[in-house]
Amino acid sequence: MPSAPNQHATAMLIRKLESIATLSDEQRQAILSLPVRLHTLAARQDIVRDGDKPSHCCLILDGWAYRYKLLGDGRRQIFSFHIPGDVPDLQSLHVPTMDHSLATLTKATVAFIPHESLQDLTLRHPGLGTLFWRDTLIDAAIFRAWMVGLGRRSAFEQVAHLFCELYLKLQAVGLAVHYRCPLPLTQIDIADALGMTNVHVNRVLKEMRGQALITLRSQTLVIEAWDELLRVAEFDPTYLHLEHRAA
Amino acid sequence: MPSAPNQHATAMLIRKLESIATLSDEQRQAILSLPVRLHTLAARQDIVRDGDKPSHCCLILDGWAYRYKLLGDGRRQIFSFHIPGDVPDLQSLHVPTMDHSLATLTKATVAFIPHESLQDLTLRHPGLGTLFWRDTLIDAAIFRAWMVGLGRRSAFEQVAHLFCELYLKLQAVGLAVHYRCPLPLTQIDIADALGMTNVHVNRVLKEMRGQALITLRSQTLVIEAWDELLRVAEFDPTYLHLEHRAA
DNA sequence: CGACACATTGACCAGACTCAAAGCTAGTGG
DNA sequence: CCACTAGCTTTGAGTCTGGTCAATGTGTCG
Repeated sequence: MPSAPNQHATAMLIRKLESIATLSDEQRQAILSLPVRLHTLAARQDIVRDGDKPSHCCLILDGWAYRYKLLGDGRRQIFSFHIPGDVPDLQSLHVPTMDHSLATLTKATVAFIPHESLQDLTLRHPGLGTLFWRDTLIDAAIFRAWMVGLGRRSAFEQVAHLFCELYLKLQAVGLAVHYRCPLPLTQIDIADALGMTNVHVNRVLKEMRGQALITLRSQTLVIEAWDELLRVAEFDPTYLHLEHRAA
Repeated sequence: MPSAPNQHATAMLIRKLESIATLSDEQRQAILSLPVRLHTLAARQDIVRDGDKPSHCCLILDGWAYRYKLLGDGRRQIFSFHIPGDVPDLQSLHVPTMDHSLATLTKATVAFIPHESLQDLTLRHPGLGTLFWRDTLIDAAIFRAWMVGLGRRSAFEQVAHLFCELYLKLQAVGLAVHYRCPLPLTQIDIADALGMTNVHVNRVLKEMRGQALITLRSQTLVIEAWDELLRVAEFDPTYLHLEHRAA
């Protein structure tokens, strides 16, 4: 029988899945019964590395994580930021070899779920299989949104777009309200996500503060002018495919 | 009973799936029985548009397609190029609203397969469901590879990387041999895929010819120095997750 | 044959990068 | 509890990759 920490962990997963779909009682029960192994990790620690062949997936319960790839000379590209409820390496369920790394951004609590259990779950509950698939498809949709930024947006537009996206993702799982949210990213992280240098990110942020669009202090982002931020980012939340929209 | 054109269409899908996994006879039979509707399309025609809610997926039988998104002022980001055997809008099966467009690049023959039939297929054959899921995960892996290029590679490295990728994808389904392959892209297409201008793409190509890395004439790419191209691109084919590797 | 889209080249420009030097700030250990 | 430190932020000065604008050449298709 699942223990209390198990229930806490899987309840977090349920909350996340309910941000992108509706679950039946039976499905909720099945998820609650998943076996998990809890771990507490320090900040900036690799969870899974480029080249690994993991045998379990990682559910984030507390803290942030990110996925990235390093080039030979140290250049880094960040692909995504992840918050509680996310399973950032869900793709490892069906693509055995990692082509990038997953690491914590902050101190974090994570739950490891064996591939075997997830595979079993999706076979017994095809609806959940579809839903996990859907989650990886939304992951891909976010990659495409970032590609538009990397390829075709100005630095200013791109930073604005990232802030809109992160705020909505946090809001969808109850981690943000009143245009205020945690943002435990350094300017170096933002730079490596958006294909810029930290120096340039700093200048863009200065400009955004100057235009009274945002406040960003001590790991907290406050969006001072949501509508205006949406406008300059040309932000359309469709790609997040959130069930309970809030934009 | 499926007609001959149906068999041709679904056989193309089988060849593609076998480039990323192994199929059982039963699975092959199930795919061969899929109902399809054939269409011939002119070059540069939208197949599905940003915002649509399609009720079928599109299997490419002949010709090339690409996915893209337009920004308000006409800036375009291309996300992917697709070749025969690909189902570029497979994600529409579980994410109803398109967040980008799909269009032909050349004159093309495509087969439309009802979502209903695909959903039914994946329920009856969970192994195929997993395989289609896997295909969308590889799609996402390719997005990540492009993100590294867009964010962190020089223009030269990026073009080299794209050519390596396209050659291997074509080779995997038997459409390229001897470092020679079709490449029906304009320099504008390449620019919009890699986040550059067509002028700069032209200069990069000139430089690549100068270094005797490639020849590119009349829609045909010849890679004159494969090893050297791999090296400058820092290309690692792992992310394509091909079953029968050929790098 | 003519038109139109694409490729190529040159001249000039700018957004973003590099390098460098100070300030901050949040942990750490004494 | 505070001083130290390492990493992060901020700013300035100068540079460069890649963009803009524009003209001309080339190829392909009706």
